[in-house]
Parts: sequence; structure tokens; C-alpha cells
Amino acid sequence: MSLNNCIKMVRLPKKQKELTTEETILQVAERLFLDKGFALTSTTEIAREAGCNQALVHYYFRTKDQLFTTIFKAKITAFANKFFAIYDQGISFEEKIMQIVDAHFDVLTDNPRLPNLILNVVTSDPQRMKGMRDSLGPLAVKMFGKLSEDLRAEVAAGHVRPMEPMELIFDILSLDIFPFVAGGMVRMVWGVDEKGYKDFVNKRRQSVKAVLLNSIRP
Amino acid sequence: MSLNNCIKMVRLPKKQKELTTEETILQVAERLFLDKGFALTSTTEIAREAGCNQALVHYYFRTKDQLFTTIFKAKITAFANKFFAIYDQGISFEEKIMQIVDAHFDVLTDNPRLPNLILNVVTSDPQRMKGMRDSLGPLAVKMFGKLSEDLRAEVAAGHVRPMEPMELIFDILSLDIFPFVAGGMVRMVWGVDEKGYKDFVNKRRQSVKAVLLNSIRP
DNA sequence: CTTTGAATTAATAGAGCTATTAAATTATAT
DNA sequence: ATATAATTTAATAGCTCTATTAATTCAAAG
Repeated sequence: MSLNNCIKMVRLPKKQKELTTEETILQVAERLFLDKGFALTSTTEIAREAGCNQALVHYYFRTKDQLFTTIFKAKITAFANKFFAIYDQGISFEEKIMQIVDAHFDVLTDNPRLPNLILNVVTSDPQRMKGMRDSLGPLAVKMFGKLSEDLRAEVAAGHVRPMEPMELIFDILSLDIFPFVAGGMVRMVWGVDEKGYKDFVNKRRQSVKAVLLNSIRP
Repeated sequence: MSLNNCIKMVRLPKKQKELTTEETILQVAERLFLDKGFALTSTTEIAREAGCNQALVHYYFRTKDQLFTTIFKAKITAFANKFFAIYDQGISFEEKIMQIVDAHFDVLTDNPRLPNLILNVVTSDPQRMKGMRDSLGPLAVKMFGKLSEDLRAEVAAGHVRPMEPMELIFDILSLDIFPFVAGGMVRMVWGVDEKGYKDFVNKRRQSVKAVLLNSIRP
């Protein structure tokens, strides 16, 4: 096979992604903001990694703040919609809890750094967060309201030990979110790589289900 | 009672704290580092809040990095010693778990922002954390080793459902630490003040014990 | 081809940050 | 009181960052 043929073969499936510069900036900015938070990410760095001039970032998004808000809002609403998705009807309470845990682990696996960013924003810039509360609150209320209702019924029927809905909700949140918030810790302490961490998370998903189901028994 | 008498009574116990400038800097720096992390805290701000010239911070601690390391090391070793304290002997497995939870909630209540700072350092500057691993590792190993041992015995005796020690350890860490990591979130979402948050944490302490004890039953 | 608007860049103002230096002030000891 | 050492300050060099402006290149339409 000649060298020319080789080159042809390589070049043939050159299906380009055709990202506009604006999209590239958004993509790079999202990665950096998730990695390092708002304050530690500079428009200079975004431009460098996007391969464009720094002024261009401001040309498209005016301020760093606006760029962040654009990305953060989009991310967080998409996230919350899945995180607070209502579970199916016609399944047992136990199955509903497992469905919730699965939904959480699924969306968190896709966005492992988002919880950190959210907590970061909440503490370092509560004002920005206040704005989202009104749009996110209803979602959470809807799902947790349904769960509370079901829990009370189960308790009344004696299928579940007496407990406040708030307790169960916070148990779920703690067990589901913490493995991701502490992801860096896990990698460091156990010295595992990406694959190892993935395995850990999947084991965790099952453990959390077991713990929760056991913990609500009368 | 005359006004003069009143003034005397008020002024009598004026026991001053007599902090040296160096101590003041340390104190202010600790607060700011815990509040905003390493990168977002400037020596300028530390000096301003300590009421001294900015060069003085560098005079006593040479670099911002050294100042941070000094504080962080002291904080984290004191914290870890309590967090990984070994529980008493001669008590039941259930009581041991409750003792661990109490120890965690106690030390976390005294240092509610430390987990955030640690997680922050782990992700944004793993190199700095690597250094501490060797000094902290043994503590964790000792406590978790003991807990693993006890758990295996309980499982073998049929007092506890079959489970890996790792599962239980991570259940405990998740449930104990998350309420503090997400403290800002709690305050925001439920719109509670310091008092309300304190109540929440104390309720949580009991809930966590109940969940854990229930969750390990066969 | 020329015109027009969008995309891109170079340059820079203005601000804050870290760290250093030299000078001034205060405390301590002889 | 004077010399010596510790503490404190003002000033500044050298960075990096955000945001703006004016100029330049590029692309599409007439």
C-alpha cells in the first residue's frame, strides 16, 4: 500500500464538528467553571483554551458574569429537571425509592462536578443563587411533596417505621450526593483512577439502595 | 442605684485578651480561609481585617502559601484526631456507632466549614493535600480498621446483615458530613437563620443514628 | 467589485494581588 | 541614655485580571 493511499484512507472520514467560535467558548467556559468555579476561571484562560482572542469572549458575552450566568442557568435547570423527576405510579414505595436513587446517580454521573459548583455558588455568592430559587423550588416541592405523602401513608399502614418525611429526604440527599461531592477525596485517599472511581460509584449506587430500604423498615 | 455605680459595675471586669499582632493575623486568616478558601483570600484583606499593614503579613509568614499551610495543618490534624477517635471498649456495636456519630457531629459543629475547605483543597490543589495523607492516613486506618473488625464479627454472629465494612464507613461519612457541606444550601432553601440551622443539625444527629442502626439490621 | 455588517485582533486603561525593600517606629537590654 | 533588635510602615516592582476601544480581517449581498 502506497503512502498516498494511506493518507487518503485517513483523510476520508473527516466529519468536522463545525462548532462556531461562540459555541466553543461556551463549551470551554463550562468545563473550566465546573473545574474551578467562577472566581478562579479567567476570561483570559477561556480564550486561550478556546483558541481565540480574549476580547472575543467579551464581544459575545459582554461580561464574565453574564457568561457564567448563561451557562449556570442552563446547566442547573436541566440538572434539576432530572434530579427532581417524579417517579412512576403503580409501583411499591420501595421501588419508588430505588427509582429516585437511580435517577440521582444517573444525573450525577453525567454531571459529577455540578454539586460542587452549586455549593460553591451558594456559599460564595448567595445573591446569584437567590434568583434561581423561584424556578427550582417548585420542582423540588413537587417531588418531595409526593414522596412525603407516600411516606405518611406507608407509616400509617405500618409498612414503614415512624419517621418525618424530612428525615428520609435528607438521608437520600446525603447518601446520593456525597460520593460525588467527595469524589476528589475518594480518588486521593484510595488512590484510584477514573475506572476505579466509576466502579466505586456503581457499588455505591447499590449500597445506598440497600441502606435506604433497610433503614425505613418498622 | 446611681449611674456612677452602674458604670463601675460594668467596667470592673475589663479583662483584655492581649492578642499579639501575629496571633491576630492568624485568627483573621483562619476565618477568611475557611470562609472563602485559599485563592479568594488575599493578604491585603487579611491585613485590613487584622488592622495592620499588608507587608506585616509577609513579615511574619513570608508567603501567603506558608500562612495557609500553617493554619491548615494545625486545623486539620486537630480535627482528624477527634474525627477518627477510637470508640470505647466494652459497649455494644450499636453503641459504638452512636459514639462515632456523636464524635463526628461534635467536631463538625465546632468546625462546620472545614469539610468544605478540605474538599476545596483536594480538588483545586491536590499537591498540598498529598503531603498530609501520610500523617492522616494512619488515624483513619486505625479507626476504620477497628470498625471493620467489629462489623465482620457482628455479621458472622448474625447480629448484622451481611455488608462490606466499606459500605458502612461510607454510609457514616455521607450522613455525618453532608449536612455541614450543604449547610449553606440548607440555610438558603429553607430560609432558616443560625438558630434554625442549629436545630436542624441536632435533629439530624438523632436521625442519622436511627437510620444507621436500622440499616444494619439483618 | 464594492459595500456593509459581523467576527476578530492588538492595545491599553484601571484595578487588585504578592512579595520585596528600605526606612521609620517601638521595645528591650546594657 | 544609648545601642541593638523587633515591629511596623510606605512605596513600589511585576503580575494577572476585566473590560473597552479602535482598527483589521472576513463573508455575504447587491
